Amino acid sequence: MISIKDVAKESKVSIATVSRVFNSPELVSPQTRARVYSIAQKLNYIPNYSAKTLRKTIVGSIIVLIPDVSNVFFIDIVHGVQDYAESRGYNVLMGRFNIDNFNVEKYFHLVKSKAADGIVLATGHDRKYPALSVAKDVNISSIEEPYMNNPWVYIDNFEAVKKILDHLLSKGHKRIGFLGFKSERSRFMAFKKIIAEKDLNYDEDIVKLGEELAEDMPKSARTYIEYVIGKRKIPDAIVCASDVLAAGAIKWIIKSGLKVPDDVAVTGFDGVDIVNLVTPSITTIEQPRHMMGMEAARVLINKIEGKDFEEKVLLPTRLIIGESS
Amino acid sequence: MISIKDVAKESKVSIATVSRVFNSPELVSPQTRARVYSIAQKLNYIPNYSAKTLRKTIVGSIIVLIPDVSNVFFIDIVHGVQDYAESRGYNVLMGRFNIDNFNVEKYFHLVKSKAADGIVLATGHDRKYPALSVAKDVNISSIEEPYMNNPWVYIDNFEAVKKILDHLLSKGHKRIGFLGFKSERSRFMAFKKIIAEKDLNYDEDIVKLGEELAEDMPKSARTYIEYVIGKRKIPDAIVCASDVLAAGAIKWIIKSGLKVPDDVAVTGFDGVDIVNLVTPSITTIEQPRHMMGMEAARVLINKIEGKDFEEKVLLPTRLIIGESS
DNA sequence: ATTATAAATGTAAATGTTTTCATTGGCTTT
DNA sequence: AAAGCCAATGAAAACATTTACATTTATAAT
Repeated sequence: MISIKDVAKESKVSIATVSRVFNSPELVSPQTRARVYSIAQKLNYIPNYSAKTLRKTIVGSIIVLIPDVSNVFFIDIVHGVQDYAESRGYNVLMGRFNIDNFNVEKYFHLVKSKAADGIVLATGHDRKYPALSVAKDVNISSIEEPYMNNPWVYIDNFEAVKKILDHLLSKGHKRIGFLGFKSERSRFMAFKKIIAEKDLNYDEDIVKLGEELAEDMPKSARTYIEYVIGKRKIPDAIVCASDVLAAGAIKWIIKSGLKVPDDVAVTGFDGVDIVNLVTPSITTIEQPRHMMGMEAARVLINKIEGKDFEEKVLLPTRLIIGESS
Repeated sequence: MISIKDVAKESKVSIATVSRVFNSPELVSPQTRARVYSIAQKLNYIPNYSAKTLRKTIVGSIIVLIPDVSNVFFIDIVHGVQDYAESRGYNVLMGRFNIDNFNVEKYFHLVKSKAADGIVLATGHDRKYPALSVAKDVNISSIEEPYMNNPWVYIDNFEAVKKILDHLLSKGHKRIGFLGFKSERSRFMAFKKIIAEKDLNYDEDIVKLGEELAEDMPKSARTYIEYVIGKRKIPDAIVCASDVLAAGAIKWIIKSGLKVPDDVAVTGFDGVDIVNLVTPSITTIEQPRHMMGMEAARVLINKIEGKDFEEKVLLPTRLIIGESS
């Protein structure tokens, strides 16, 4: 391993000067700068990361934590985090946590051991995660929900659901059902509230808020569809809390001989690729996932570097009208 | 920041003893061990990662690189890498590279600067990436294709395509088309070879190997379908090189009034979630993505730790028959 | 009781940087 | 020519560990 010492010796300067050549070149004369630089090049010198971070207070890397479900939604967020972090000179470590256990202590320890400077917690669910004592003194930002007084990035679920319902109402739909998981409760609450405000009648039978199993999405959709058809309580539109759920619903509606959107309209939520791969394509709310990641990284790094603290960042959503409504 | 010194002082032992309590507890007497341990606990002592890795030769983290397309395929690989790496005590950093540029130097530098011990290159494409001089002396393992004499993990594309074709032939299909991207050339070669072996006639018009744009999948599928229908050269089965492409093909076949699988059967490749979300569900080849990640991590870590070197690891695939054939 | 052996602990070097403070030498100002 | 200043560089401390080697203490063997 070739170190700063070797470069110093070969260049006939002190190690301090070599260090300066790389970190504050303006402090060293153009001649020595050039000489040291070319010798470093020649020797293939690469500064040791550990030694560097041992000396400095900021390490230069952050962790992004995503739920352990294989969902493109979170990749785009990770990409956003990476793109922004890199622009500020940070590396990104990606970690996963079990959505039920919230087994994140390990990552908090990494920050405490100064292997990283902070954490972006990409929850993407309206869930109150337990406050952990180990999270004290750890720089954190989160997506969708706040975590322990840390800055967060979110979208306005109420407004988004309102966009969907306004769209459906404008198409003349009257009996509107809802299909979602507990983890998407805020979208459900928005749905209920708006239905009440609009004086539409709310029918328990066509509203389902399932359990927490993301794996079960297609099956949940199937259960729901079979239930409402069995009870002959078919809604004329179904608001789904995610695109995957909407895709599942569409699949089972078609299987049972009904037509989408003629018999039943269906809407999704998220705006992932799948909306254009199924037939009919899905009307959905596009979430700015990449930007969510960027912004979460931004508020986190600002916090790490002691810059202007932002409590929360609201990002816009967009209604995309597909063939399913 | 509370360091090993503080624990040593409070415990009235030397820092060496404290270090031993954590790294080789058998070397210290049970009494001191217990005392030091509880004091460390009380003081909330967490060993500094940089100092630790500065002293040791192995850092304890690896990098997994995936192409910058938002594709669940790679997430599962990353998960596999993480699961295995964690079992061996390694952290996992995730990085992305542009599939055309192959802009990975940055990550190789991270390894050279000892911020990580090695790299899993999750290419997932049959592509020869350029040999980089900076990759010398960097521990690497790759998925799908070998990279510069490093160990790699792969599936048998020929055998997989053969499974698909045998299945289609057993269903009586005769005019079989192919739809894929250049990056899936080995599947295409397998297709051609098997078609020749089986004495089926090969029709240029129903075979398309598109350009390198992953984004364009649905559009490519559309172009293909419209072309063969326009030419009245409709195949009775289409082998697609990925599930996403298959989903796109199905969508456009249905749009043009034909039925899947009655008029045209369609098969995919990969076995991602989408195969069960579209109608009809897609017949596909399941790749053991999680295991691919695990194995790639295993051969890499073995190499890092100087254990038994394996040149390559072949993993099995499985034909999953859906409704599309 | 003496010696040998093993177990437990301590001392200090080594890891590769950054950075504070000190020194040198050239240049300007009087 | 003396004094002051600034630019360029160096010496050494500091960062927090691990570990080779040395020392002390306890235990067993003679």
